[in-house]
Amino acid sequence: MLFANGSFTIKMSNEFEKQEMNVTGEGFLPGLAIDTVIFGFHDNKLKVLLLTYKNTGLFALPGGFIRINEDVNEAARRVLYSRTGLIDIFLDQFYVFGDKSRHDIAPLKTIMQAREFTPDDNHWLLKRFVSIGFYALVDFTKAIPTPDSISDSCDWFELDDLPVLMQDHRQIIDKALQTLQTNLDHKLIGFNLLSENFTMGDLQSLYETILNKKLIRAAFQRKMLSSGILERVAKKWTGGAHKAPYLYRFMAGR
Amino acid sequence: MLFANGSFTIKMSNEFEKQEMNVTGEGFLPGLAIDTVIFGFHDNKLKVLLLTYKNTGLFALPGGFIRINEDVNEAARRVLYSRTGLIDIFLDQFYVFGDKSRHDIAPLKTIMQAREFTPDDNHWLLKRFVSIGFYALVDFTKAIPTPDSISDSCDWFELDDLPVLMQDHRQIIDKALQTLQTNLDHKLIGFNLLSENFTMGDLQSLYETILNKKLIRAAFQRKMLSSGILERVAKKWTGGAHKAPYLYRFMAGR
DNA sequence: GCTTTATTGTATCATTTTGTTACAATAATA
DNA sequence: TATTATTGTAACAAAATGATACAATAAAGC
Repeated sequence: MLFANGSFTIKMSNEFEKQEMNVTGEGFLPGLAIDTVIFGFHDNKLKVLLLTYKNTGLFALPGGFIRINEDVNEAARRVLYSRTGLIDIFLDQFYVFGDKSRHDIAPLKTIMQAREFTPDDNHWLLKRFVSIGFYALVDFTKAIPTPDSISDSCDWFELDDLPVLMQDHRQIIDKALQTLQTNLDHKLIGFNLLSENFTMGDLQSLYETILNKKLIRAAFQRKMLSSGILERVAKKWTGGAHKAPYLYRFMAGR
Repeated sequence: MLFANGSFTIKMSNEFEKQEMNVTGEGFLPGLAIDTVIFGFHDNKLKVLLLTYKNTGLFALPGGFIRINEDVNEAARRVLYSRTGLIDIFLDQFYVFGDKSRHDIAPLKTIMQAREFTPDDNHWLLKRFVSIGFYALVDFTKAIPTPDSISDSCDWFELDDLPVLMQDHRQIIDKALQTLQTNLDHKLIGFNLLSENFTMGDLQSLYETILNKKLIRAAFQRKMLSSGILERVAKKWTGGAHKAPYLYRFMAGR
C-alpha cells in the first residue's frame, strides 16, 4: 500500500501532505488500499519496483487509495501510471490481503515522523487497511520509475535479492509471483515483459526465469510458433557471431 | 453482498436490526462487503444458493460484512457457515467487484422499506460498497440452506435458470463460474461438490456439467485414476441394470 | 432360472503432443 | 577464408490423449 500518487510537484500541497492533513481520509474509500507488484525483466532477471521512504530505510510496494468517484481497477491503473508513466499495460487483481494481523502502524508512524509529522492516534492512515493486490507486467525499457511525494526513490530490485519489506509486502510479492507462474502459459502473457520486438531466445529466457527451470529449445519454439500469437517481423537482429535470429512481436488480432 | 449472518433468532435484536439501527456501521469495516457464490451439484445440474428478501421479490447472493476484529477470509467462512452449516469447505476468493457504478441503493431501500424501516440517506448500508467475491463448493446433500434474519428463504437455484438478481450479482456468479471452469482441472477441486463417495460416472457428469461439454469416458477415467488423488473404496454401489461401479473418494494425503 | 440390457473397467490401437537429437544455415570473428 | 556460436527446423522417440472394442456383471424382463 502506501500513499496514492501525487501530481508530483515540489510545492507544499502535494498529495501526501494533503493526506496527512486530511485526518479523516476525506475523498477516499476508507480502510481500502491497493498494492501493486510491478514486474520487469532485464539482464535475465525478474525485477519489481519498490519505493524507499525518506530517512527511514523502509521499502514498500507502490500503492494507493481509491477515490470516492473511482473504480477500484481505475485506481490501480492510476497507481501504475504514476509510478511508471505507462498506460495500457497488463494489470490484474490477484488477491485480497485482509488479515487483521497485517495492521501494523509502526512503519507508518516512522515514515510520518521522519517527515516531522506526528499523527493523532486515530488518523485514518493508522487504521486497519484491507489491501487489494494487483500485479503488472511492464516493459523494463519503457517504464520510468517515479517516486511518490514522500519517497526518495523508486527503483527496480531483483526478485531474488529483495530488501526487507514493510508489513506483509514480501508475502504480497510471493503470491504475485506464484500467480504469474500459474498464469504464464494459460494466458500467454509473457511478452508483456519484453520490448515490442524480441527474439525467441529472449522469450525463452524470460519463461525460464519466471518458471525457474530449463525449457527445451526446439519444443519451446515449436509451441510458441504454433500458438499463433507471434508474428515474425521481417527485419533481423544483429550483434552475435552466429546466424541472426528473427524478431517476433505479439499479434494484437486475437 | 447483503447483511451479515445473525445468530438467527426470532427475538427483536437480531443481527440485521442491529445493523439497521447501527447507523454508522459500528463494529464492521466500512465500505467493504463479501459476496459468496455457493455452488452445489444435484440431478446433473449446477446450483447456487440465493436469498429472497421479504415482501420484495428480490434475489441476492449470501453475503456479509467484515468485523473489526476478523480476517477477511474468516468473515467469508462465517458467512458460508451461517448459510449452510458447513465448515472446512472449499472456499476461495476470486475477484473484487469495485466499480463505482455498482453503487445502487434502490434495492436496499426496497428491502428496508418492506421491513417498515426508512433509513436516513447517509445510513452506512446505503454508502458505496466494494465487494470481495468468494466461491464455495459444497456437498449438496450436506448443506442446510438457512435464510438470514431478513430473508424469507435461502434456496438452491439452477445455474441455467436463475431469477433476475439484485445489483451486479449476476455478473458475480458468471465470473465465479468462469473461475471454477478454469481451475477445475488445474486444482482438481471437483469432488468438493460430490458426496464423500462417488462413482466415476458421477465425477464425469460433474465435469461435463461444469465445463459444458462432453468428455471421452475412457480417457477421463484413465486420467482421473492416474492423477493419484482418488482412492477406490472396497464397497460397490448398487441400483442399476448393469455392472456395479466402484465407489471412489478423495485421498486426503496429498 | 435364463436371457436381455445397459453400464463399467480396461485393453488396444490411432492420433496428437511433447521430448530428444541432429544438422544445415549463417553472421560475426579470427 | 575458416572458425565459432546460435538459430530454425527436420526427423525420430516417447508420452499423452482420442477412439474403438470387448469382457464383466447387476438388475430387469420373460
